[in-house]
Amino acid sequence: MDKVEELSRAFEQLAELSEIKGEVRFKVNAYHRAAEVVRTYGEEILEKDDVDELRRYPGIGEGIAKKILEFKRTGTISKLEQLKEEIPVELLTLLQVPNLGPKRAKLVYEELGVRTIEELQEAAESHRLASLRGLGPKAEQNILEGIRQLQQGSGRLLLSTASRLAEEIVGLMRERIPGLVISPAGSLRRMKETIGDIDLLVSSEEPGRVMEIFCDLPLVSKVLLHGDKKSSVLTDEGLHVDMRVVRPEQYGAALQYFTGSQSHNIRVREIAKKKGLKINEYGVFVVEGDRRIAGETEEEVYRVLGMAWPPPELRENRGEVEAALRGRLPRLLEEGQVRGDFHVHTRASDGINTLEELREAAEARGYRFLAITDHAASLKVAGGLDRDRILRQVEEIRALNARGDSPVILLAGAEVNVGNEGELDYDEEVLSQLDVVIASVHSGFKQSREQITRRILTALRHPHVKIIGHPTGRLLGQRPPYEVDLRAVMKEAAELGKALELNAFPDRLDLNDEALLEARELGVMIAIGTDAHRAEHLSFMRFGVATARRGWVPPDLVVNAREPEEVLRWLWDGRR
DNA sequence: GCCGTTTTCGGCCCGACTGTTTTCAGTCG
Repeated sequence: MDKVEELSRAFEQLAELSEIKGEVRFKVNAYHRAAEVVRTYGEEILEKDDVDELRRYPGIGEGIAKKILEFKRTGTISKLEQLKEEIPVELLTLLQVPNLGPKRAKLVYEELGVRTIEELQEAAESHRLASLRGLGPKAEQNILEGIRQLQQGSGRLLLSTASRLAEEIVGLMRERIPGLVISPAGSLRRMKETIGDIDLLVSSEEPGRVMEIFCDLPLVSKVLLHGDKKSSVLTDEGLHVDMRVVRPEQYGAALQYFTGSQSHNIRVREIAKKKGLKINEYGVFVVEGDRRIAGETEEEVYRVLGMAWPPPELRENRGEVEAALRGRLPRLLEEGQVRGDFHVHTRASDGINTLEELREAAEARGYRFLAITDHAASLKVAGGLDRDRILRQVEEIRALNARGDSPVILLAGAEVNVGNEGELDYDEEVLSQLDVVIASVHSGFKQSREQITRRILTALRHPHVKIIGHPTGRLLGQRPPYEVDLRAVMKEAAELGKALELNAFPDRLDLNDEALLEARELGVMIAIGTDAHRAEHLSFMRFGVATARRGWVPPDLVVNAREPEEVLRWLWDGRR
C-alpha cells in the first residue's frame, strides 16, 4: 500500500473508531472529509512541509494538518494509536455488516464482548442480541441477513456489468410501463469504476404502482425495503438495486440528490443553507415560508445556487463545487471528440478479428485511425508475434491503407513487453518500422517499487516508445497494482512529451481517475486504448472517456482527440 | 475537527424506512 492510501486509511479508521467511541458527529465527519481530501490530492499533500500550506486544502485545519505532518515524520498518528488501545480495531470489520452501524457495534462489544463477525453471528443465532436495549427479534434477523449478504455479496460490480444490468432492468420496467421516465443515478451515473449498488430514479404520478411492479420483477429474489418513495431489492445474483420514485416536477431535484456523491451533496446543501435555501430530493425551497423555487431540472437546481451544472462524473467533492460556483468548470473530453483507438488486438495474437473486420468496426464508430497493437513474441500465453510475423503484419497494414477505400487509417503497432531491465522484445529494425509502440509490464509484478519504476522509466526513454500501457497493471477485483512510483513516471512522460495509456478495458481502467487527476496537474498526455480483443470491445471507449472525465482530463491532453496526421507527427517525432 | 461579506463561537445536509418506540434512535445513502 502506498503512503497516500495508508494516510487516507488512517483518517478513515480515525473516523470510524471515533464514531464507535461516540465522538460528536461533526468530528467524525471531519475525519472522513480528511480521508477524502488525502485520496484526492495525495501526492501533492505529502510533499508539503508546513501547517499553513496544508490548511489551504478544504477541510484541513490545524488539527488535521498536524496529524498529516506527524504521519510523514513517524509513519503513524498518535491519536489513532491511542484510540486503537481503547477500542479493538477488529470492531471495524463489524461495520461492514449491513444493518449494523457504530452504535450497535459498540453495544454488542460492550454488553456481549462481541468483536468479530463470527461472534456476532453466534450471538444473533443464540438470540442474545434481541435481549439488548433497543434491539429486538427483527433487528437480530436483519443483522443475520446482513452477515449473509456480506458473505455472499460478491462485493462491487464492474462499471460495465452494472451498466448492462441497469439497462436490463430499465428495459423490463418499460415493457411493463411503456414510456416510463427512468434513469440510472448514483455511482453508475457518475461512472465510477466499480458500483456497489444500482440506483434507479423514476418520474411518475403513480409511485405505488411503479414500486409494485419493480418489487415483482422476475429477477428480484428478495425485497429489502418496500415503500412508496423508496424500495430496495436483491436480484437473483445477489445484486442490490434501489429505486426511488418522485413526481415529474421533482425529477431534477431528485436526480441531483440521488446522483450524489454524498459528499458532493453535503457541500451543495451547505451552500444552499448559507443562502437561506434548503435542498432536498423534492426541490429547492426558501426556508422562510417554505416556498419552492426549483426542482424540475438539475440545471435549475444548480442555477438557483449560483452554480454551473457539474457533469455527474465530476461530483466527488474534488473541487468541482468551487469550480461550479466560479463558473470555471473544466472542459472535458466527450466521446464524439475521439478520433481513434490506440490499443487493439487481432486474431494474429489473442484477439479474434481480422484487420479488415476491426477497421470496419472503427469506421462504424466514425473513427479516423485505429492502432493495431498485437502482443510481441515474448508474451507466449497471448500468442505474441515473432519478428517475421510482425513484419508481415506491418506490410499487410501498409497495403490496406494504400487501397484508400476507408476513412480509417490503420497504424502499425505493437504492445511490447518491458523486460527486467527495461529492455523491449523487438530489435531496432522492427521497432523502427512501427507507427505505435506501447510498452507494457506483463511480468515481475512482485518486484520492488524501485525496480519496476526503473524498468518503466527505461522503456519510456526508449526513442521508439511513445506510450506506456496500463501503467499500474491492476485488474479490478483480481490483482492489485504493482508498486511503481507513478509520479516519477508522469513527470518523465510530461518532460519527454510522451503519453501514458488510459486502458479502457473494464477490468483495468488504468490509469484510474485519481491518477488522471495527477496526470492532468502535471500536463501528461493521455492515450486511450480499449485493449479490444474483439470488434465489440471498441465500445469500451465510453468507459475510457468517462474515466478521463472523472480525472478532469481536458481534450487537449488526450491524443485520441487529434486528427490522424497530427497523431502520426507525434508518433514519429524524434525517432529518425 | 472545520469554518466564517451574517459569526473566532456556535453552528455543522437531509430525508426514507424500520423496529422498538410510549416519542424516537439507528442505519443508510
